[in-house]
Amino acid sequence: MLLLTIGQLARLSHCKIPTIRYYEEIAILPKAERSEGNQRRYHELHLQRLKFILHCRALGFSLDEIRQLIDLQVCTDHDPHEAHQIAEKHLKDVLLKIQQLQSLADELQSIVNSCNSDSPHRCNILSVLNKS
Amino acid sequence: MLLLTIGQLARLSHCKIPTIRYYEEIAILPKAERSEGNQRRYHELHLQRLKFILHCRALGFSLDEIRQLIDLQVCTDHDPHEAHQIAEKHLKDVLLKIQQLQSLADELQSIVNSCNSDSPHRCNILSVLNKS
DNA sequence: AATAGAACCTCTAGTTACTAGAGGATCAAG
DNA sequence: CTTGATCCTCTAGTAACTAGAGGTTCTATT
Repeated sequence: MLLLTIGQLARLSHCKIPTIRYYEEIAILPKAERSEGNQRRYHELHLQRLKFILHCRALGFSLDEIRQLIDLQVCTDHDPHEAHQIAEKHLKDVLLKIQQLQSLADELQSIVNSCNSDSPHRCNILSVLNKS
Repeated sequence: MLLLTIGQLARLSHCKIPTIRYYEEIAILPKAERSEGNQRRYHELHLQRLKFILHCRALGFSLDEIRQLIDLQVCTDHDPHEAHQIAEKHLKDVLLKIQQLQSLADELQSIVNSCNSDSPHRCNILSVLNKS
């Protein structure tokens, strides 16, 4: 079986080296074996796990949520739909965030517009922002 | 002229007390005067500035961007449209974020659906997440 | 076998925007 | 003059990393 150095793992996963070490430190990635000279050595399973983590991160899951999802993979004595619930709650959070950002964008747009429609020499964005 | 204690300022601005002290520490809020017993005393201008900050925060501006906006208020020897540019850039950022979150929500939705359409006893969210 | 340079190690501290808590001082009212 | 609310400073913690110092190991070439 082939072993990877941390640099190779980083290249294969597109994850930075300090981040890999950080994930090991917070125990979201299993500890690596060590070479005689104390350098980390990884195998396939680490790569898989790391890709899983990065994919979840890209989906906006927190490391804590990811930890829960991993627990569900490892232990089978869970409600089979617990992962489902986590994903659904996260989806709800995301949809809510989109709504908030949208109304925020609307307000920003009108602020920006308030300047365009004005004289070219005086920008009243600051005074608009000052109105609470 | 009436002076406010930090607690009164907090109530009027709906900002927590440690946050007010924090804003003073990072010099985004001018230093308060002090009572004989070394307690902070504020006036109207502080309240206005604090409301401005909170409004900008609610719009998603970073403290650094807010600092820039404040500089623009204080010094008049700036391009009059610098504030405009900051707001426009921020609007762009927000719109981009919305797009990203939307495609993320789409993927999450299909992940969640992949379970609903399945047998009620096996949830395959984890295996879906594992496919990078 | 020696050496050079790339890659690795640990540890500390910094980032953003706060929040929490300890331990002690001050203020206003009765 | 005492009580209790409010205030003070200081340290440390949160999330998810990132950067840098100072030193070691690995690998390839001579």
